[in-house]
Amino acid sequence: MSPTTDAAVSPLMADGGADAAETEAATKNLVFIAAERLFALHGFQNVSVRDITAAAGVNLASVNYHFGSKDALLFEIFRRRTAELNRERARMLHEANDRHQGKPPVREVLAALLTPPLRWLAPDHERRISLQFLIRARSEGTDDIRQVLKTDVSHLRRFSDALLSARPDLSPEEVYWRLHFTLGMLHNNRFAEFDRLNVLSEGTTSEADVVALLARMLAFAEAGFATR
Amino acid sequence: MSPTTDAAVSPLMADGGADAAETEAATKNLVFIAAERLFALHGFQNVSVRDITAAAGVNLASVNYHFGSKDALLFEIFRRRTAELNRERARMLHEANDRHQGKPPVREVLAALLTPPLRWLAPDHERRISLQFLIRARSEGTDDIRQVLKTDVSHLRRFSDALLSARPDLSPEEVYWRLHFTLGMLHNNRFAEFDRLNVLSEGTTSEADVVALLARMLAFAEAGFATR
DNA sequence: AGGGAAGTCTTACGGGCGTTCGAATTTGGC
DNA sequence: GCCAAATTCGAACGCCCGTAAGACTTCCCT
Repeated sequence: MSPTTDAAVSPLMADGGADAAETEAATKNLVFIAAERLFALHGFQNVSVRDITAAAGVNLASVNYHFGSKDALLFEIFRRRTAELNRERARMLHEANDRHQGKPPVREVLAALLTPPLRWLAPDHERRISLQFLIRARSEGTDDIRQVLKTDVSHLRRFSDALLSARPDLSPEEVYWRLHFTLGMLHNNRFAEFDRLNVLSEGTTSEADVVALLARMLAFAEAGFATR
Repeated sequence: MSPTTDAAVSPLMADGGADAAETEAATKNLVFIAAERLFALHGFQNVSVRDITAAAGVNLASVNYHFGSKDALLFEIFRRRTAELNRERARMLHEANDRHQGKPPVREVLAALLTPPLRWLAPDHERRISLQFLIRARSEGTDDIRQVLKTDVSHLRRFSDALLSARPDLSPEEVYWRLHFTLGMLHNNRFAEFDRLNVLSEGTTSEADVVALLARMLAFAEAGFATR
C-alpha cells in the first residue's frame, strides 16, 4: 500500500546528477519540490499540508501517501539536500588533498567548505532555494533532523581534521572555535539577512555576485584563521 | 478594560537597572518571564498559550488580557530585550568614542558590538535566556518583528559608520560585508550550535567561559577586518 | 481482455490552537 | 465599609491542522 519505503523517486539524479532531473511529472516529485520551496520561504510551521498540495497541484492525501507524514517529508528533503551538499564539499576537499599530498592549506579547506553552498546561492542556480531550505531547517528543524545533524558532524570532522593538521601550532579548541565562527558566517546567508544588509548599505551590496561574496568570505575567514 | 497599553510592568528596571527586578509577583511579569524562557528554549510556534500560562502558574486568559495576543506578547518581549541590549552596546560605543576623540579603532567598535551579547551568554547571567530568545526571534520572527529589525538597522548604522571611518581605505561595501560576517558569527551562538561544537570537539570546547569566547571571537573578527 | 496492484480523489474525523465572554473575585480610593 | 474599576477565572467557541478511510481510476503484466 504505502510506498513510504524508499526506492521510489527513481529517476532523480543517478549520483552526481547535474540538472534536468526533477522534471518528471510524478506526484511525489511535485510535492517534494513544492514543499522545499514553501518551507524555504515561509518556514516549516507556517506551511500546511494543504498549502503544499495546492502549490503542487496534487491531491491533499499525496503527502501522507508518498512520504508518510509531514514530518517525514521535511526529513527526507533535508536528508537528500544535506547529502547532496556534503558530497560536493567532500569532493572539493578530496581534490585539495590530492593537490597538496594530503596536507592542504587552510584556504583550500575553507574553500571546500564554503564554495558549494555559495555556488548554490547564485540567483540562477537550481539549488538556490535548497540552500535557503537547509539554512532554515538547521535552526527550525524537528527532533528527527538533529539526528541527521549528527551525521553532519562526522562529515564536518573531515574538515576540522584537515584544519588541525594545517595549523598544528594552534590548540585544537582554538581551531574548533574558528571553524564554528566560519560556519556562523555561512549560515547567516538567509534572504532576510541580505535584506537587512541591503537596507544598511543603502543598496550598494548585492548578494547576486556570489563569486565576489565567496572571495570576501574566504578572505575574511582565512584572515581569522591566520592570526597568531 | 484591557490594559494592553504600556505603563504597566511598572517597577521593572528604572533605566540601567541591574538585577533583583522582575521578581514582582504581578501576573503580567510572570507571563513575560515564562514566555521568554519557553520561546527561547522551544521556539515561538512550538509553545502554546496554554504552555505559557501553565508554566507561569496563571490563568489561560492572562496572555490576551495583558498583552492582547500571543503575537503581541512575542513582540513586546523582543522589543524590550532588543532595546536593552542595544542600550548597552550604544553605551560602549559612546565610551570608545570618548576614549579616541570620536575615531575609535576597529577593535573597539567590534568590542562594543559583541561584548554585551556575549556577556549575556554567561551561565550565571540573568539575561542568558534573553539572548537565546533574541537570536531565535531574529530568524523565526513574525512580520511585526521585522519592523523592529528596521529600527535595529538604524542602531547598527552607528557601528557601520564607526567602522567606515576606522577603515577609510576600504570600500564601503567591503565594510558592510565584513560587518555582516561578524554578525553571523555572533548570531550563531545558539545552544544547539554549541552542542554540535561540543560533539565535534569531543567536549574540549566550553562556551561557559564567555570571556575566552569573546576574546577568540574578537580576535577572529578583527583579523578579518584587518586584511588588505 | 482481464485482474490486481499502484495511485488518486473525496470526505471527514479528532484534536489542539488562539481567542473571547460573562461571571466571580480582588483591589484601591473615599 | 462601599462602590467602581481592575483583574482573575472557568468554560466554551470556531478555526485550521495533520491524518486516515474508503471509493474510484489508472496502469501494467500476462
